[in-house]
Amino acid sequence: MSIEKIREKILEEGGRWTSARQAILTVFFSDRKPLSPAEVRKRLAKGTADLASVYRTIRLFVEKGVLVPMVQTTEGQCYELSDDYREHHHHLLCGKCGQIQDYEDCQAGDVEKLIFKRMGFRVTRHDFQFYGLCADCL
Amino acid sequence: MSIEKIREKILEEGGRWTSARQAILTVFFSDRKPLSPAEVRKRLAKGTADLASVYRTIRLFVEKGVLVPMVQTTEGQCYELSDDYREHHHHLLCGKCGQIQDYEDCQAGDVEKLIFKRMGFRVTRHDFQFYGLCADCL
DNA sequence: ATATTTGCAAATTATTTGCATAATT
DNA sequence: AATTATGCAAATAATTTGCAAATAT
Repeated sequence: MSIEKIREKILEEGGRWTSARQAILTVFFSDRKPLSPAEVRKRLAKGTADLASVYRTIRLFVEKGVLVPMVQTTEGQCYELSDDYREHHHHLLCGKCGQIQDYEDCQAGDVEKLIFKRMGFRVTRHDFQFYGLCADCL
Repeated sequence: MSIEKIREKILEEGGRWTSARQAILTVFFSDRKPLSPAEVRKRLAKGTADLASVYRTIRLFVEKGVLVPMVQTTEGQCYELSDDYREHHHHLLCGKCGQIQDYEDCQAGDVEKLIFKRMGFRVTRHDFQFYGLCADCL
């Protein structure tokens, strides 16, 4: 379980492992899709954490490389687990039903080599969104 | 000049071509990078358009397919011209200096075919971000 | 002349911050 | 016991809306 790894990392760096942090992280591990702070809050049992704490906790996890900001044109800034804590993947966003699926096959390696050769830009991470219509909506 | 095309489209659909719309669109055509509403406003001569009108105008252009929302983790929601009005491209975001470059070579076609074959998802548009270090910052 | 768009102010919504209290080490 | 994190309320920022006045057709 990599929640344990994250806990250790936080502790090593002088942070504390609180029930709020545990609960918020658990939301991201169970509901594996991009979530906004408000959505995270909604998924927590009432009284678990104030919205301000959700914001602070998300910021902490982003700084620690646990979460990454993600786009979702419909509802503000969302976050999800970084590649260090789940399989690398891309997003398929259906323009009709709004559903977001993950797609785990990635051929970006060659493109990244090409980018370095042509532009001198060293890619360390990428983030692909594919928009269209899902199987159900086609 | 495709500003002219856009003007005609707006007029045909019963909209009006105002100096604010012309000015805002011109900003996107001159400064070809993702811009937030506030940044667009800053680039307009004072008195050209109220910030509320910038928001309304951007929304209109997004509905008409002229602009597309773009991510930029640093400063809120940004927009730029859609592929219909400029060359298709991807973004290279330097994590050190913050600069955003365009990269115009795209091999996504094959990947999109694969996505359809495997997932039944029909991709109509994609949006790729590459994060890393630019040539100057390496 | 008519319908649409704008500015301005006010209303919402999203996000951040200060500080006393509570919880973790 | 010392330090860090939390809740709550208040501050700030971002975005939207109503409506009368202005502008485009």
